[in-house]
Amino acid sequence: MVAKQASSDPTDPRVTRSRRVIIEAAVALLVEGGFGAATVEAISARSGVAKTTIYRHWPDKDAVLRSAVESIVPIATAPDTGSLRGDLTHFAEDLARILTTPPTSALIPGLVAAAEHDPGLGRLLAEFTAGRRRPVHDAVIRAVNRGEISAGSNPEAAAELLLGPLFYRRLLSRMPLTAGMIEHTVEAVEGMLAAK
Amino acid sequence: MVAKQASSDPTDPRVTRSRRVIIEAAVALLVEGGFGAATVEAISARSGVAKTTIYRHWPDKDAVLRSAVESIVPIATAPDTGSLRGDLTHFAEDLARILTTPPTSALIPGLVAAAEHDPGLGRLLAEFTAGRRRPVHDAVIRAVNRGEISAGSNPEAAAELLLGPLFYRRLLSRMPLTAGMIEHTVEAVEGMLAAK
DNA sequence: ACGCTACGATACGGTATCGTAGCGTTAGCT
DNA sequence: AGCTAACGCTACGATACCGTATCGTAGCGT
Repeated sequence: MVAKQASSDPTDPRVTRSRRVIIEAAVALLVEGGFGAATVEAISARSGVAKTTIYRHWPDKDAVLRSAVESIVPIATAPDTGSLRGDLTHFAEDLARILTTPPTSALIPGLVAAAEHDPGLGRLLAEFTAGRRRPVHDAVIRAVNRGEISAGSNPEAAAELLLGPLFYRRLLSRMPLTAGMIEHTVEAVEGMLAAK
Repeated sequence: MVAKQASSDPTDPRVTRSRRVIIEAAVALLVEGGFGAATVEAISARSGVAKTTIYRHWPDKDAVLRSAVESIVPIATAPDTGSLRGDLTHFAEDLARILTTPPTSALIPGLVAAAEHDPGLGRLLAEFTAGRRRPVHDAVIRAVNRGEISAGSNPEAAAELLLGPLFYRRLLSRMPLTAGMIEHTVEAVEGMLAAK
């Protein structure tokens, strides 16, 4: 029930502009200094929008940050390359790029920690990770249907085996995500699926 | 050069007791509420030690938190079970237990995020992860020496393939670390090593 | 028993941040 | 052109911390 009112038309360009620059500033601050640096006053200073106006559009600081995080959740691309290896390599490279390119790259560690105590951010993280696993899942199903691998394959295990090491490098060991490392990981996943 | 002074004997039981209860309180707060909840005043209230005394033993808050984190870094156990599968399973189960048991379990997400902007904690995290990879590395070397797998095996890749999915479950997908999942992962690592 | 040292309690000064109020100004809409 | 809603500015009140100073007390070792 979208009640359309005569005078409060929700397309006032001032409103859309304010929201946009506020979120842009919040994302930039999150990227540069993490959740600790993204204060309302810093967002105000950076965006040029008065603090008062920020509170006119969001009830509190956390709501602003949730909007900022939502605004940059990347969508997984999922082309059917025709082969299992091609599909897996594509997803791995896609994820590697996301994990090493701002803004997502810089936001992941803070998001993982914040999700621990904030249910709203926890849901966002869950959506993000599920969205990353599904294409791998689908690629395995396609490979089964093509007869490339046996029907007993475990798509979920394949997704974990492929994505886990990539996240591990970004979050834990902090080593670079090289093309060779991606290739090795893809081969290992293929091997696991073929062994079934 | 341990200069032993006559009067300032470093074994005053009051000192050791204060340091102990302060760190215990800091760890408890970190576990329950993350880095944001571990304030000096909260540590003081929880431990019953005056804030003044905390600053008598550490120069600032971050130093206290670093000590707290250091105090609970678990040491990897590394028995030689005689077979590659046995070794890998042992490490995976060991890590799974650490990732699901406080205090380490609750601290990992915050540590990952804090390490991003704090070099000191970054070093601690690097030590922790390196300490986790090394036993896997060694197990692969032993298997090569036994002739169980070929000499061309890549120990680093094996470690990432084994540890990555476990951390992935704890930090990203938040699914339980089951025995079956561990078994699948170990088998996949074995398969990767055997394929070489 | 006595001196030294650690400790506790309290009170600060300083800073940062959140969220709100009041009021004048600007810009979109009709 | 004029009305209205959005905005900017400034100033707050309220907390929450950090880190320090002061001074009296209590426990440890000799």
